[in-house]
Amino acid sequence: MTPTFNHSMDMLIRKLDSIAQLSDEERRAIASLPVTGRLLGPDQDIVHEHDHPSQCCLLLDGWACRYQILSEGKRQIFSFHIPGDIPDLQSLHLKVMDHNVCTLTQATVAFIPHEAMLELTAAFPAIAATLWRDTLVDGAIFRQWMVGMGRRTACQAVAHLFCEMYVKLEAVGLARDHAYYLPLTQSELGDALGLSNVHVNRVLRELRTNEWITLHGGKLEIKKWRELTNLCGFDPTYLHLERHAA
Amino acid sequence: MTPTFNHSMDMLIRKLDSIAQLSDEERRAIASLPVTGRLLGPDQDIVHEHDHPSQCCLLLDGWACRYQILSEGKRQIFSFHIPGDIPDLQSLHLKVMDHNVCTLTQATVAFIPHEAMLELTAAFPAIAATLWRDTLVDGAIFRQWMVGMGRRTACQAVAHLFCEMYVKLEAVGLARDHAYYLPLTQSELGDALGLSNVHVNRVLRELRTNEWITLHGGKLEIKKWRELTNLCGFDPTYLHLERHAA
DNA sequence: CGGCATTTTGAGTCGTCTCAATGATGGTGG
DNA sequence: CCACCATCATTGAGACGACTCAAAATGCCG
Repeated sequence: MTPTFNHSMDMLIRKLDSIAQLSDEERRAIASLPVTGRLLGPDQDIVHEHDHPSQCCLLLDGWACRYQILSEGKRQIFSFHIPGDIPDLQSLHLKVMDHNVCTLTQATVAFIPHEAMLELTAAFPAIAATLWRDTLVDGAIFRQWMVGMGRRTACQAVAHLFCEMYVKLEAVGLARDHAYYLPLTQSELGDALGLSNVHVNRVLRELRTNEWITLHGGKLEIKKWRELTNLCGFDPTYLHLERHAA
Repeated sequence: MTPTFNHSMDMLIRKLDSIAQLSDEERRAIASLPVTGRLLGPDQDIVHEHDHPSQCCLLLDGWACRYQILSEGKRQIFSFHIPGDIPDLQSLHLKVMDHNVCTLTQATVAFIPHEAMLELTAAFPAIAATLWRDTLVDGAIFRQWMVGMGRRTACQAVAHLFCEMYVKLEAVGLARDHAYYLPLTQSELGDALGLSNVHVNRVLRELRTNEWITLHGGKLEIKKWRELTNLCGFDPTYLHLERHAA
């Protein structure tokens, strides 16, 4: 509720702007949502499987992910989230969590009561449609990850993920010049792509020796965007971005 | 618009009933949607990638799937659909198709104009929420398929799919006693699970020799439900079904 | 009955995995 | 300030799961 956090709803507005058109009135309504902010350390669970959340969490700063642990102890990561995302928006209409949400880095999150979200969507059908749309894009991204795990080589899958994250970050103004900070360990990449950490390491070496990318100290640079997108068949249509003048 | 097709909106109502509670008024509103029915042969595309659809397609009879073809000619199937499903419901809010929808068997589909759907959702927020919810369950299923491809053995992945389809069919009254008609070729199963048709064949043999299942002439019987769900870690929570008395 | 799609089997290969050890890196406390 | 520890990245070796290619068997529909 502090000015800091209300100001930070800008991040959400910027995100929604990237996938749909908002009116000034709608922006104001979003900006005045009651939020509770919190600073979290890395690797902290925000929502657990089997929970019945009564609020959504808006990521303001840092990275988060959704995941599930299998009985054999294996982990599958379903998605990576960046500022502006609401990783558990689905909990607005699905009562039980079927997976976990956790931070990957230190992160600032704003919690928004479901009640407030429901009032907002009832009062502004266009916002409801935009949020619905956001969950649909979410699904589209899942489908592309399925392609990666099912039908792409390990190298293509990694490359595709790197392209996807760049486009997502660039859309909310958090990356440019085909470079960004990628705060993921090789194990996390592996758990997202269905690979072992060892194999991710070898794939990264390949991407580096071919000089498609550089990656050190968490900073990823895509040196040959066109070649890389070509290699992995990256087509950003599925992200359904709509460019609006900022 | 024929009585036949309006009567067939029962299928949609039954489906929505399986994931949420509807009032009588809402049921009537759904039943009076203007629809155009069509009988299609097997393996016919209903919607194409890059299309800008102006209607949704409700599956009344038969099976359908969503898929994408990669540049190298490989195919990834994203989902299987059964009567009551609206495979391209997302086109209501995402203008461009990022994948294809096609029939797997002979099928009856009803086309509903987006305009009518949007009027319905505007007039009945509860229906809007239910449809939104349906697309969220869709996403939850994608996530489980990701687990299958990323972190389950081939055998577990096949078993998990068989359990999932049983629960979905059972929920709309199209299967019982752990048996159903599965109109899929081994190649189609493979393209859905990220496996080769040859390997699917070997996995099926394993499932058969262990007497978990029988499968001949398209009829699948799960002989040991408990053992099979145990083998693949099947937990139907992610389908978010709500049992309502029929 | 023929013809075509599908299933089944075999054999050999390749991608990715696991286990294990070694190098870097970064943060912490004495 | 540095030694220490934990985490992460990197490399090697061997094993295994799944793939490809190819051929034979089966089933199905007209």
